[in-house]
Amino acid sequence: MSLACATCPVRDRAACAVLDEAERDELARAGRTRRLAKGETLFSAGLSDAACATLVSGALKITSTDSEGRERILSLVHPSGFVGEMFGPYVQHDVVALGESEVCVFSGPAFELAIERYPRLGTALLRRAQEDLYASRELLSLTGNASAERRVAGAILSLARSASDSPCHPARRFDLPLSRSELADMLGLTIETVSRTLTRFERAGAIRRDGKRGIELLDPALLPNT
Amino acid sequence: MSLACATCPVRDRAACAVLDEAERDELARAGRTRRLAKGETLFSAGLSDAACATLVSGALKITSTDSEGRERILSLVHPSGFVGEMFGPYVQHDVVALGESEVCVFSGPAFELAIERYPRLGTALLRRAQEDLYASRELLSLTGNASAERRVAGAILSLARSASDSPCHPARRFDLPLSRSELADMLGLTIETVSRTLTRFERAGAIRRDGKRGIELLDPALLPNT
DNA sequence: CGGTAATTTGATCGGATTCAAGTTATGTGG
DNA sequence: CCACATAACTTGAATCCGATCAAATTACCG
Repeated sequence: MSLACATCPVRDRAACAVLDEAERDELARAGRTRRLAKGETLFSAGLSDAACATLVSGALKITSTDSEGRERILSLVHPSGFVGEMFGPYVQHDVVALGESEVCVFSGPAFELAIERYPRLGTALLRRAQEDLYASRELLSLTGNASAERRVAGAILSLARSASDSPCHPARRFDLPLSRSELADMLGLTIETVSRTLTRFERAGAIRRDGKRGIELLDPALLPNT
Repeated sequence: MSLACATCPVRDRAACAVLDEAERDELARAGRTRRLAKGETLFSAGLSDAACATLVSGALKITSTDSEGRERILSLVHPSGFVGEMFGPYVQHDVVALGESEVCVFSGPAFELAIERYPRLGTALLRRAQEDLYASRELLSLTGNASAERRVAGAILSLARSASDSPCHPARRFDLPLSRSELADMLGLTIETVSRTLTRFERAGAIRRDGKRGIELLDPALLPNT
């Protein structure tokens, strides 16, 4: 199936936005769209055929599994985000859909070729890689030595920002893309601690829970500052 | 001072290794070497003039400071490593020398120009950025939910690998580039816990401490597996 | 050789985990 | 559409690991 770039909702935010129309169409011929169900795996650690993808809609998690089988969430991917370990012999991390998602997939070699042909694309990817690095480091400082309350508060605010259309202001009401278990895996906590912390935030009047996934930010100032 | 690439010890491992001699000399004219004393700052968070550098010798740490003034080490940089936040309005993290170090510094705009002129350089940097991302995520999984013993063991093994000439096998005897306090800041632990953990490893016969910084790996198998 | 900073060691405390029920969603087949 | 089954989440009590507070010891530098 060829890509429908013309109607792509992330057309002017994704990496391919740096290309002009002709270049983009050329690249589009090398890619294909794929729809992922909740929990479906896009890339598996250990595979040797490199591939990469742009997230069109939905959300992804990048995870690793430690020796005891505990999953660790290393990063979340939001629409227009790019995933793919193009260099290196094999894939190191799993990439899994958090909810129903749509991605635009390319084979590693095909994309490398595109980078060679369109250096701007390489630069855009470099910029993105640096941003991913900052995000990873932000999560690192969040989970490093902060209390459970700070970690959960940080995650809520970060997710509220991602859920918002405007990049700066957090959404007042949004749905967590993650289950409690996934939140815990991301923050280095247990399910129970996450749950108790949310309860405390709600009792303090900082948030209101709405069903399992819904969060309303009543008074973000009551959350412990990151 | 112009660069002495001809005698540079990381000449064929650093990012500039992808350039041919003429290109490298051209790039060299835009850079300058700088010697850093232990504890000296290369880049400060908050500055708005982007710059970047290749580490020639010594070691650097990339740190952030949280609201309470606690320092968090986000990454270590070893010789041939590249540091620099070229995109984005200002620098987000501090870069500080762990010991006496030598770097090869470029202004942000000058290096961006070089990337434009030599696309291979951009690709090399992209590859490096991805590796940095993996390193950051590795630290993330190490500090996420692992016990103090696993964290310290992981750090020792990682540092032993960095200290070794051969990339795969760890050095049997090496000096920690970090103080106890810095180790603690990197692992999300306290000085006391790091110290106690090292004592336990030594009593178990896994390592031998030699002075403040020296570590000899007697039996790595006795260390908890990452 | 003394002085200072870094590290180690000890005792106590607290927050997060663990184990164990309970409760609320979610979805399925009757 | 409802009853039921199952999974997800919440709540409670006990435990434990690492933090904190405090002091002793060691390494290092002039």
